Amino acid sequence: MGNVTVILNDNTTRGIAAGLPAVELLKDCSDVKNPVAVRIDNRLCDLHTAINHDARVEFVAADSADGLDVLRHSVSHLMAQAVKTLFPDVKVTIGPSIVDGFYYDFDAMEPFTPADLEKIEAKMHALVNQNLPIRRREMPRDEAIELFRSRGETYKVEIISELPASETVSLYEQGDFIDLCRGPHLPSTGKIKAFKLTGLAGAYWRGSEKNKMLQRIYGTAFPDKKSLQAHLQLIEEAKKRDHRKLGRELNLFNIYDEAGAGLIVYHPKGALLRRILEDFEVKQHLRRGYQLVKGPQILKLELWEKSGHLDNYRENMYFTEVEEKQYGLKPMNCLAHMLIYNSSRRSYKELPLRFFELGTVNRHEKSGVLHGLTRVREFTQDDAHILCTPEQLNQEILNIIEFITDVMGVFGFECAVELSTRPAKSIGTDVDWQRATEALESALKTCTLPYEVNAGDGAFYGPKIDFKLQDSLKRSWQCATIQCDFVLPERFDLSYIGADGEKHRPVMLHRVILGSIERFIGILIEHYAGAFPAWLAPVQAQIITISDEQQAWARDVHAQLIAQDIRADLDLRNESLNFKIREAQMQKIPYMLIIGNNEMLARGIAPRSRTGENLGCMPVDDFVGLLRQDCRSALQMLH
RNA sequence: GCCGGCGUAGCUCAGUGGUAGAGCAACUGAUUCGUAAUCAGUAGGUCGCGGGUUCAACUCCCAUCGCCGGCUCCA
Repeated sequence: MGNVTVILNDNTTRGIAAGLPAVELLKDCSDVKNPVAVRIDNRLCDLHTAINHDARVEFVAADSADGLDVLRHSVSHLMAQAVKTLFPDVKVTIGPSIVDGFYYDFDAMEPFTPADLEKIEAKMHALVNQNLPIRRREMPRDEAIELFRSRGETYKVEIISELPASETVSLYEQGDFIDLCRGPHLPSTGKIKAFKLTGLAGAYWRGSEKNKMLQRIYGTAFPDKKSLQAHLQLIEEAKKRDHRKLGRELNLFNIYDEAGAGLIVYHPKGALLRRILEDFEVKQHLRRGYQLVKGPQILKLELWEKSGHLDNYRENMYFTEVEEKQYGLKPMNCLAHMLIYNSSRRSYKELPLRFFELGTVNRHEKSGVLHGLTRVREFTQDDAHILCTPEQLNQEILNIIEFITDVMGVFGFECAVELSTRPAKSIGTDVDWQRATEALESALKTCTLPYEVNAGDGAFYGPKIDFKLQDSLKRSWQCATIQCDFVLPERFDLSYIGADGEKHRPVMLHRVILGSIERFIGILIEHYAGAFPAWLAPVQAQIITISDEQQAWARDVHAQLIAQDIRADLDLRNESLNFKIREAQMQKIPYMLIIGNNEMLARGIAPRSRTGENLGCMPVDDFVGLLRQDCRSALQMLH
């Protein structure tokens, strides 16, 4: 064999003998720490891959995105090996790396228990200590099928059988464990330094509820113990921000067994927070040319039939009967808006019409999906339907996108954008779907927002642009959405008279900004860890007296603040100053207004900010100015 | 809906078949305090609900409701 030339990470060039394993080049790449794989001409490969031709050879560090992927994938194999050793009858299926970790799905006669998890983890450590080499093998498809059939691994057989007959597949072998896998993997189990099994769950084979439920084990792995520890720490922090926990602690809301699952009961502070958010929304909508409307909670069945909900959304709806007439409890707000549009003859001069409703909807959600405020059976949408001419469509979509990014900016959220196309269960013609999808896509291109296409994920009546916001813990939530609809205007025979004196069909946009007020509040609680900015906080200032002497002045201050629309609470209890401060602090109230004899005599207050800063004695009006400025600055980008 | 786990005082949690416990909160009293918990006392539970096994069930079994972690679905 001759020589070949390679270019390494640092862009230097080497001449090597062809067939040399990449790992041999490592000594020339001291700048790469802890390599787990190698990229040969952009193909991710095992470290031992032989280099047979001129190539760019880059070593992949364990802490890079690709490196973590390889590492975690190898740990998922390690786990599968441990499981097969402990439970030989278990069948393996698939075990990929995922964001923050990995999982492996098993078909087990007996479900795993938390105690099994400890045993598996211990076995994994033992296998790491054995430092088993991980070897790649390739074989023809049919041979691989035979191999896995002989080992009783029917799921692997199923996967390979779907490949073309001519295909060669790769296997990875460590000790007596063999798995079908594309790779790459670490060179040996001893390279695994830090991992933890984190959870146990059921998961359907191939993600379909028609298939058998498998046992999934979740875990995570990192290049070293320190970063694993840091990650576990982060998860602990996230738990402290859990909106269900904070919701109770801050006395915002509760969910009562007696009332029903997935139904939110707002306590006074939660109801106030919600109203602040809703007032903000109404104001923003009125500024942007929307009109406030309101539809009923129940509408006759025939109307839901006409809209297509009965055929396409029935399993999510509740029904009731009144004087022998059937009614459907609304799961969406569009129907009443259709009626409002049709309430008079419309001229092109009126368009676009933008109907906005804080509409409370009820949807039957399967019991297993309910989750705090983020997945409920009754929620309120900041919903609007825009009816416009086809010519206005593009501009209207652009306006909405701007509206959404403005509002998200107020809360400090970044958004990722997805375009969702026609789903299997849907109504309308191909032409309409194409027009609608193109309208959304062209608007996205105009405003140069980066987006991904999510095929088949649209609403049953039209395609949509989804905005997934990212909270302070980098978790992604679906909130805002824009849906383009040619179908409902058709079904409800909406029309307007154009400049030509002829009847035309308007186009409709469905859209929400916050999405569900409930979900959005849940996200806000976690995003701010319960410490709401002053403009949102249900209690903006807690007045705290030091002793009984100052009660009269404290009441006076309270009255002054309330009169100026400041949300102030009064704490006159006979408790120590420290005690009262601690309590206000734990309630995460933005300002505490301390009143002792000094303040009383000076006819002032001494604000203490939530950050612990003592702002000193000042007149009440100075504080009002300071608080107003605080609120204004949070919202200034909208003015 | 499916898989697994869990339901004990308002909250956080002890309690492995033999008389239901702690801390915080609540209530009462004392204390009147200068920037993150003053002290003492009192009261509070048909152990989620319904069946069953047992001389005896918070504890074991079945069913049901709810919650938690996932899966499927989704604002």
